[in-house]
Amino acid sequence: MRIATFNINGVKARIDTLLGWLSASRPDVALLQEIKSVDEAFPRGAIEDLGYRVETHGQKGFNGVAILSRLPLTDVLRGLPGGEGDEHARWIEATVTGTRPVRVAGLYLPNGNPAPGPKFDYKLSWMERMRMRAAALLATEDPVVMAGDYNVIPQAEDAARPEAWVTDALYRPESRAAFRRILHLGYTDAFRARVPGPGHYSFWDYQAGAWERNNGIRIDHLLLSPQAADLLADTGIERALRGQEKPSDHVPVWVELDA
DNA sequence: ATGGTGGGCTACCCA
Repeated sequence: MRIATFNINGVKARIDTLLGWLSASRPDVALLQEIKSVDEAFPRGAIEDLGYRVETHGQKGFNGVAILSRLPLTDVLRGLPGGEGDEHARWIEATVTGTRPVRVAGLYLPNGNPAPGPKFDYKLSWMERMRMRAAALLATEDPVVMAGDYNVIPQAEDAARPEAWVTDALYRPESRAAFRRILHLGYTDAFRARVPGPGHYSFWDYQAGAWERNNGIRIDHLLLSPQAADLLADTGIERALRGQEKPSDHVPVWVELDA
């Protein structure tokens, strides 16, 4: 079972890119972020025509997440638990069954800039809520994959120019510590577990020629529970998509599980 | 140090 995460930065603006990627790459499961669409306006028909089941958790104008799956999809949960009054559409879960069931969560973690400030406070409180949910998922002892745009640069080697990010909410010590607190529950950063060293990025800003200069950061992650990590067969970043026509500022990151 | 780009949407917000 191959599971990919892709922040598409607007499903309507990116529909040709999305359909082209799904057709060429054929992930079994695709977790999308920043669909920037309400559920009723999501272009599900064209995606279903490619053989995918579609579950969305959208809102008007920004945020929004979705799960696309060629495999049976059950027990969908929309919204990160524990957020009284939080209307942001940033979390969706479902169980995907290949040769065995895998609990999959797609997430769009708050950006948090400017920091400090209320947006940074929201990011950190959202991460604490995520930690609680991550602990509850671990307790099931099922294979769990939590994948998406984490808006966290875990280590200096995950940025081409780490010195440019020191005051940014994506790299501040509080954000990285909160990310580590989730990892330390028992999750594995799938890409980093298999590919050591610098130079591996999933996001390049549209501005200032970031792509042409390879001024990237690695902020799209797939975290695996121990039961999922035991099934990990391969991982990769589809960086070539960033150089294609009308790209998202993110590219897909994927894992192959023996499941 | 500043400004640079892009999506959603109609006055600016978000990244």
